[in-house]
Amino acid sequence: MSERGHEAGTVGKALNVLDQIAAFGRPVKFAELLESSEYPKATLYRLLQTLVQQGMIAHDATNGAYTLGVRLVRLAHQAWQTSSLAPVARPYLDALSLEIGETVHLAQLDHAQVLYVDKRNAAVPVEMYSQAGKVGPVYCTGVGKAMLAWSPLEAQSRIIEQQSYHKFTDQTLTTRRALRAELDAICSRGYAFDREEHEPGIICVALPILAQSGQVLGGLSVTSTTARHSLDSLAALVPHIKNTVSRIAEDAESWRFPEQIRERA
Amino acid sequence: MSERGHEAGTVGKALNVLDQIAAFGRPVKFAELLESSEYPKATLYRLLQTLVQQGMIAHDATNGAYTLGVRLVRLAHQAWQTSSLAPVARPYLDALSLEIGETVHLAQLDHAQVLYVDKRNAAVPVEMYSQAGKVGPVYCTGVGKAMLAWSPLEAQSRIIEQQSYHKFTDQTLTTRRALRAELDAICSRGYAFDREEHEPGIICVALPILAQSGQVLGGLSVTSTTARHSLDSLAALVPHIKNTVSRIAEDAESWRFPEQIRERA
DNA sequence: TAGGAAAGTTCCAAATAGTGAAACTTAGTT
DNA sequence: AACTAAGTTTCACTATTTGGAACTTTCCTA
Repeated sequence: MSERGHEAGTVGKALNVLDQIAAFGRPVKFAELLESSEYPKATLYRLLQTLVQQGMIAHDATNGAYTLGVRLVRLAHQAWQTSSLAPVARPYLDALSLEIGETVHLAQLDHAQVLYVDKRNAAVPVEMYSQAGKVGPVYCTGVGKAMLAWSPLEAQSRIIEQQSYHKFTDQTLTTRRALRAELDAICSRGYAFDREEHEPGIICVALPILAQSGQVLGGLSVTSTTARHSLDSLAALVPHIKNTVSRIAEDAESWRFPEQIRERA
Repeated sequence: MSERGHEAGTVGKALNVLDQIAAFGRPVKFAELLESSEYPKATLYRLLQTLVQQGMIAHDATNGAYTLGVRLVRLAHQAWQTSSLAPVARPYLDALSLEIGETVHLAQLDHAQVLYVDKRNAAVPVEMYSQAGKVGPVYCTGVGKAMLAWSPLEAQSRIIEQQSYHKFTDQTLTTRRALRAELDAICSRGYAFDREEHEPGIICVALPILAQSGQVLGGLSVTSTTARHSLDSLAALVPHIKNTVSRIAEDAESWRFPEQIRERA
């Protein structure tokens, strides 16, 4: 059934096991993993041993449960700092959030999903699904649609195919056709809305973060509630957001290689 | 020089390469990695290929640079949620930070280092691991010393041996002997201070988070400046912190296995 | 508390995946 | 065009991984 990770290689298998443990979202015993694993007992056992030895997972001796290890948290901190827009965008997010006073999200595309890499809460916070490191759907979030709309056609088609089109709310777009039309509209408008498509009462306006070359680096959204804003009043913020977005893009490009590093042996 | 990761195994090697890329903290080219790598060209090349294929690192085609990938960020979010105290401690940190109005740190031991897993700033609350994920020294931080003081003797000795004892400030303890004496004092006092040992002007008071069994789960500290607090005025907060700490410990233990999961095939 | 079943661990010959020196291709100089 | 360095592929050799089965431990049940 599962089509992912069918490539051979010990490393791939070990990482699959990591994913599997992550998917449980709680400490798991060997037997539970074995049941949902495609690997035979001895193999799984050795993979787990290796991962424990490497510090990628921890094994609680008292109850025999495996959990993701701290080495992962450390690695990810570096990943977040190095390969995400977050560090570059941070001051701009701070400023935008302060001026607008609504929740601001910074996201990037991860395969066919939206990965939130940073967030600023509204002055009056609303409890909602999203945190840095979390993933969300592309087809019914503002940032997702904004990033998708400006993606190269090939990638766009692939991602459109891969969506699940679950109907979260009355407003959720649930067909590829509808999504394609929406993307066209977004392109000509220049920005994307989320019209309560993911959560009732939650709306947002989103813009892509584009490199000079046109490459999609990420997306930025301002989220609010129908109680506080209309789509029009969110649209009024677009010039402001556009300004932020282009400054982030500018910085991101120049920060790629901080200095030319040259050395000779 | 580097003593870590000398165990054989492809998985170990691949993870070493990951660490190596992480250590650069910026996009790295193949040649740079090769130079600082213990593996031959072809081997390193294949390891990188595997990691790229697995989504653990990304390879920018235009400049040939490798960066840590987004799969890592996703995995780490799960790690943070599952295996750290952060999710359990969150409401308590919020409350404590609000009442005390000073910076609060939640930390755990990662080998011989302090890993910060959550933080509340005095003024601006930060959502997630923009700050969490950082590491710090054990021998000159409040949380580090607090956790070390209540660690099993064997682990304690090992960690004491592994410290670097860099003299950050005039107050830094720079000998194992001095650290051992300090740990004794902390044990009998019941909590640890940081007397400007890491940064001038920065002081803190820290308590360990202990399970029923006595096992060290983590540490909690309240940090301030010499301008705003004396050690005595920080010590006055101890009862408050102690209360928070024991409630976190309680919750952490009962949250280990939320429910008994039973199923038969 | 003995008996039994399930969970977890170890073994080892066969199979496979990993290794790395060297050859090769491509990109960047002079 | 000729040269040089960076990056990629090849392939015979080798070490690691594999997984069925046997073993040990743990935990339940009667």
